[in-house]
Amino acid sequence: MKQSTLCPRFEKAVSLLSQRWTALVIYQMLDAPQRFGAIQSAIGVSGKVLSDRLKDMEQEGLVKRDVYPETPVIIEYSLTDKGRSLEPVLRDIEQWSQDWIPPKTSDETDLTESHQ
Amino acid sequence: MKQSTLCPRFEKAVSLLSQRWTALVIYQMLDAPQRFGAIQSAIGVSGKVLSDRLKDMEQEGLVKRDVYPETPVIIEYSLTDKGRSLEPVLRDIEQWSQDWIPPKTSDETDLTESHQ
DNA sequence: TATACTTAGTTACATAAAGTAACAAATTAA
DNA sequence: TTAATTTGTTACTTTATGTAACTAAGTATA
Repeated sequence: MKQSTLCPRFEKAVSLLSQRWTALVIYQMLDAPQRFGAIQSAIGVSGKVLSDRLKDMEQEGLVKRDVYPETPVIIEYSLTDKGRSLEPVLRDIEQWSQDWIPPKTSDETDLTESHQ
Repeated sequence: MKQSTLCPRFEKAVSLLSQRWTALVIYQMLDAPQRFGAIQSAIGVSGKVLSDRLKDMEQEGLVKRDVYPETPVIIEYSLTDKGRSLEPVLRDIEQWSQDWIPPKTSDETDLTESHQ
């Protein structure tokens, strides 16, 4: 069990986007370049995994890492053109979530909110 | 480390799509309803994980499971409206992969193909 | 000078998810 | 009776992710 008949480029794209946190990191950087700590607290990812993910994404050419030797040093992550070109995908997902995901998931039993 | 400032509906959508195999299973069913074995061999997923995924996706209302008591029995999986509504997302990813993923990944050194 | 604080991570360890291979139940075919 | 097919399941291994403590470099504070 290892063959597929799918287009390898499509498979690759899907595997990038289905890495946990990758989509959220890109989404976060759509607004502006971000520092490590900002990304971490915005999306709630651990330092270890964020560190791994940023390295992967740099490797894949989605993200650029800039060092500003201010004092203290500032390290800023931003999207490359390739990374930014995923914006439509993220916006589609955002729109879909508004259209199809109910405001509260059914296992949160907060009766002060109406359910779909 | 567990808070995020993101919209929970968007987070939910991203978590669905970043489950490994989910996007490929949906993509596969865009063409037509499919049987278990067909999905398995089309995308190269193990029986165990496909079984888990289809249950998850049924639970999430993305996929419908129909039993046709022919002999032998036929079990067919198809997309619900909610599942099908992800088509634009998948098509965007497909398009993006054609625009931005090179034909061969750089670690496959097949020199009979030209590289980007 | 010693202590504490901040940023950008890393390390060691624990838990969860995914992969592999063998197996099972139901039915049909040889 | 034996084998084959379909739709899974079970037991076990490997990989990915999460948690918490720690580090290094620089700055500020007492």
